[in-house]
Amino acid sequence: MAGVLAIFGPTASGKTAVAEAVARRIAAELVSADAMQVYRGLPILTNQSDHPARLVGFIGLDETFSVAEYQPLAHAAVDEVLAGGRTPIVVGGTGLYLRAALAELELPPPPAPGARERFEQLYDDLGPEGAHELLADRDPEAAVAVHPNDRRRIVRALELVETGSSLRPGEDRLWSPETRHPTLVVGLEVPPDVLAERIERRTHEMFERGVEEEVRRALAGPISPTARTIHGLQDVAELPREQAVETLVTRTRRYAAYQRKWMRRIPGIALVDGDRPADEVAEDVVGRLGSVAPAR
RNA sequence: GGCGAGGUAGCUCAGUUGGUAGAGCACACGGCUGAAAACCGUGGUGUCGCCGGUUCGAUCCCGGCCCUCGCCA
Repeated sequence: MAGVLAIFGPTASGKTAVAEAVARRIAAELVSADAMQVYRGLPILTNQSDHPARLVGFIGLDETFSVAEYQPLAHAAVDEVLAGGRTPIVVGGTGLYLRAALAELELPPPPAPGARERFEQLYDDLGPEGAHELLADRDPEAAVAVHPNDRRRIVRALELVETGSSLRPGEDRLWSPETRHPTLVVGLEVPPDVLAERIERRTHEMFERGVEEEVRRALAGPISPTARTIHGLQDVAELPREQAVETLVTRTRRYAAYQRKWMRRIPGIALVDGDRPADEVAEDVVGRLGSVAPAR
């Protein structure tokens, strides 16, 4: 079939291992859907695999990045793999990026130069309620969808009004089952306690593999606001080792819970038992691949 | 053994001049459309160390005991 395989799951659920095992069975290439693995310079901290995958480690830590930039790159990568007669395996834990890779999200335009700063200032001057009222006046639909305290989205919504767009476009493709190609989306389910144990082990391994040195080198240069949110970047640099491990484990466990939420909501996702050897899961997935109907 | 400080939510701690208690973090649930490992919303989950006394009523006051930390022996 000329389709796409997508593998989603919480961090440490074994997504990458399964994807690699599938790639050993069929002609395939991996395309990453991970907002942090796009960065070069922190392979240990961001859990990058040695296995080649597209859209991994290709931008500097000083650069900002976003879904809007990711989407066309992901589409191009998927289409290229398909054109080469192979199956693209879109694998990653960033739900928004996964949907962007598979579907045609209508991502609104960027803010006009200076607009962000201007509206952030306005938000701070008017206060949450005042800013929300202003938005309600200019774009009632958007105002209904955004809470006054959500500074980031109020500001964004006000920017969009000014460019003649809206935070609430008519079509909701994020949560629709629509995809650009016939796609099998697989979600790896792993019991929380098993996941917690793996996260703990993996975090300790990061330190054995030298994250501290990696982070030190990374922080020697400029870090963009988006790269700055990589889990553990500050912790590893500032905290004593034992405490850094502890907070990083907690953060990662929290993130896994958040991804579990996403997993339940991704349209058309087929949940499979991920608490098995990667090869076994891969067999399962390859079996399902044969019988994919165009997802529409 | 003596002196001092302390035992309140999973953790760190606040508090009640006596009317059964609340912050941060954690946790749970929900939202999200150029930042998504981000951002926002909702929820208190508790033998207030144990036993007894005083009191209409004790987590708070009194007595005893247990435990932790520090200092002195």
